[in-house]
Amino acid sequence: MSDFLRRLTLLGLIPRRPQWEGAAAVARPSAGRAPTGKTSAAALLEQLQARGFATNLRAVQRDLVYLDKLFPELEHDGQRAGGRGWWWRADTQVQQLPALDPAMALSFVMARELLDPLLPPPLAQRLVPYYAAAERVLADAGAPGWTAWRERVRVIPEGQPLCPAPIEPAVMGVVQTALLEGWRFRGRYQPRERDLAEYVFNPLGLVFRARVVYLVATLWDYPDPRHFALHRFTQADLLDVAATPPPGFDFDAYLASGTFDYVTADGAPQRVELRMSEAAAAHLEETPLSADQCITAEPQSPGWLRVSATLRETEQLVWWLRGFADQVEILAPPALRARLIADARGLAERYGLS
Amino acid sequence: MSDFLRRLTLLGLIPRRPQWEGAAAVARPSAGRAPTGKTSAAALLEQLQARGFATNLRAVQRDLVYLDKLFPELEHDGQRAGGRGWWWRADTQVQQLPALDPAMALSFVMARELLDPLLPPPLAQRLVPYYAAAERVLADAGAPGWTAWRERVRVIPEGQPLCPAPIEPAVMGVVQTALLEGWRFRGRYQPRERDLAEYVFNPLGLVFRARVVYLVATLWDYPDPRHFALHRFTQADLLDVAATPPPGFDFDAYLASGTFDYVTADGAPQRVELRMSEAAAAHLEETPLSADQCITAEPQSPGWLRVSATLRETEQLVWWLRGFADQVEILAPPALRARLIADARGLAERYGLS
DNA sequence: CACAGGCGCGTCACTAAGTGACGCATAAGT
DNA sequence: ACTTATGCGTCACTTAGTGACGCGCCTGTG
Repeated sequence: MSDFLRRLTLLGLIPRRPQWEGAAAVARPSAGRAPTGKTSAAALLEQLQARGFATNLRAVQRDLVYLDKLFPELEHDGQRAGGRGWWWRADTQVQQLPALDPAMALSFVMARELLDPLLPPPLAQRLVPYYAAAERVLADAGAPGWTAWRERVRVIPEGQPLCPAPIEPAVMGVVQTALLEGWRFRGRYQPRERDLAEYVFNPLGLVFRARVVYLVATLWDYPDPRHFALHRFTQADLLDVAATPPPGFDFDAYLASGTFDYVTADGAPQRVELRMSEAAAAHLEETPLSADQCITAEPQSPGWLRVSATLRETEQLVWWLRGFADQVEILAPPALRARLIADARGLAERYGLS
Repeated sequence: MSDFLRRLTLLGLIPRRPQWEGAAAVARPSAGRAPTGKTSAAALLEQLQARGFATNLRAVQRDLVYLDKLFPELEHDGQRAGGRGWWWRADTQVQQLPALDPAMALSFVMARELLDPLLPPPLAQRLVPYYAAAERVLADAGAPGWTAWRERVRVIPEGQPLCPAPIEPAVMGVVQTALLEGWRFRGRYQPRERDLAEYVFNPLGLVFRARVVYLVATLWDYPDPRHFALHRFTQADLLDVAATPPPGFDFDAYLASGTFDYVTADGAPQRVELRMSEAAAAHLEETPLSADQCITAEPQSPGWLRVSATLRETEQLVWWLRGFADQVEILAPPALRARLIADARGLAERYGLS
C-alpha cells in the first residue's frame, strides 16, 4: 500500500491528549485497559496491520520520527519499557479532509452561538478546536476590507440565559468513559441536602435537561436507578468492574416515569385547540406546532385565530403557552384548560387582584 | 519541503462540492470570481507556492493523479482548456487530524440533539458529515455487547418543539456567499401579505431568532435596512456588484432599535427582585440568573424565597417569568411588576374569572 | 542489584519512487 | 483553422524508503 496513505492513517490513529490530563500526568494504573491519551509504536503497528497495511515495526518507528519533524504538535515521552508514548498536544488545531468550506464554517459558528448557553462547559470546551478552525476559514474567505463575519451575524437566544453549572472536567471524562465503555466508577457526590459521600456508581445513562446534566445510575448492587447532577460530583475514578444494567431496565420508560417531569399526564398525543391573537399566532405559520396544524379565523372576534394541532401534553407545552399570557386561550383538552385557569386564579391572588 | 506534507496540504486545498450543486452543474458564469466547488491544478500550484512549497505544475498534476487513485471520493471532470477541475464528492466522509476521540464525538452527538430543533435545515445539513464521523467513533469505542451509545443519552428539550421553516438550500448558499464575500444578489421574495416580487439585495447581516433566519439588507440603493425571512425567498442569484453597507450602519444598533423585539424598554441591566416558591427557585442554585444572584429566605412566608439579580429586561425574561405562573411574584423593578399584573388581569378576563 | 526482555535507533546495501526537462496531444476560445 | 494553456508520456537522474541486523537503553522482576 502507498506510503502516503499509511502515514496519513498513522496520524489519524494517534490520539489527542485529553484536556483534563496534564502533559506529564500518568493515567490511572488500571489493570486491563490501556492508558488513554497516548499510543505506542507497537499498538500503532497492530492497528495499521488490522487496516490492511503490510508493514513492520521499524517502518512505524521511522514514520513517527519523520512525522514528528513535520508536526510540532506531535509529542512523545522518553524511552520507556512499554514503548514510547505518542500523542497530539491537547490544543492541536484540527485539520480536516476535505477542508472546512465557508458554508460549513458558518454552520459551526452559528452552532456555537446556539449551543454555548445550552451545553455544559466541559462538553462545549471540546468543540473549541472546531470553532477555531471555522473562524480561520471565515477569516480567510472574507473579502479584504469587508468587516469581520462575526459582525454580520446575530443570534437572539430563545430562553432566558442562565449561568451553566460548573462540571469538573475530569468528572465528565470519567463518567463518559464509564458509560461509553461500560465500567463502574467510584465517585464523591454532594447531595443537595445531605453530606458529601462516596458511592460506587453503576452508570446507565445521561440526561440533559435545562442546562444540567444528570447521570442515571444504580449504586453498588441496589436495583433502583436514581439520578445525580454531574456538577455535584467532586471526584470520580474508574473501576475495573464492568457495569451491568439492572434486568429489564428501559431508559425511556424510566424517563417517562416522571422523574424529570418530562411528560405530565400520559404521553399520548392529543388534539390541542387554542384561541390566539393574530400577533401571537403569526410565527406559527412559519414554524408550525405540528405537521397537522390547522389555523382558521375566529368568526366572532376579529384579530383572533383558532389554532389546532396534535401534541403531547408536556411541561414544555405548558411553559410555552404561559409565555403568551392573555394572548392565548386554551379551549381543549379540558385538563390543559383547567390547568391554565388554575394558573390565572393563582396569579390574580398573588397580585391581590381578586 | 516534504513530500508527505505537500500532498496533505494539497488535499486540504481541494474544495468539497457544495451539496446544492449538481455534479455536472456548471457554476454561474460570473466574470470576476472563480467558480466555487472545484479547483484546477494551476490554482493549487499557486496556493501551494504561497504556503512555501517549492514545487511546479507537473508535480501537482502528478500528485493529483496519485491521490485520485488513493481516494475514490476525489473527482475531476474531463480535460478542459481552463484546466481540469478537481473536487471532493459532496458526500465525502470527513477525516480529521487529530482524529475525533470519543470525548469529542460525544460532544458532537449531544450538540446534534440540542441543535436539530434550533438550526435551520440547510445549515444543520452541513454538519451531518461530522455527526456521521462522531457516530462512527462512538460505534468503535463501545464495549462489545454493550447497548448502543444513543440508547444511553437523552436530551429533554427546553422549548416547545416547532417545525422549522423550510429554507431553499441554494438560497442559503447564495445569501451566505453574498454576505461572506461582500456581493449583492438578485432574489425573488414572497412578502407575507403581498405578491411575489424581485429585488436587488444589498446584504448587511443575518439574524437567527425563534428558529427563523432573517436577512438584514437594503434594497437597490435605498438607505433603510429591512429584514427578510430566508424561507420566503424562492430564488437567489449572485450579482457581480459589491455590497456596500449604508454609511454609519451599526448592526447592533439596528437590532436594539426594537425591530426584533429583542430588548423592551432600554438595554441597561437593572436589579430584579423576585419572590419565588422553593420548588421554582430550586434550579437557580445550580444555574444562577447572573453572577451576582442572591437567594435569601422570606421570613414571613415559609416555602418561599427572595431572589435578586442584575438583569436586562428582555422579552426572554418576561417569557421566562410567565412560565412559572403563580410560583413567582415580581417585586421590582416596578415596570416589570406592572407588566405581569397586566398579564394576570388579562388572563382572569380571558377565562371569565373577574 | 543484576538480569532479561522490549523497544528505539543507527547503519548498511538495495530498491522503489519522485524529479526535472522535454515534447506531443488535446480541448476551448478567437 | 489557429492559438494558447493544460494534461500527460517518457527519459535519465536523484532522492528517499526498505529490510535486516545489532547495539544499547530503559523498566520491571527475581
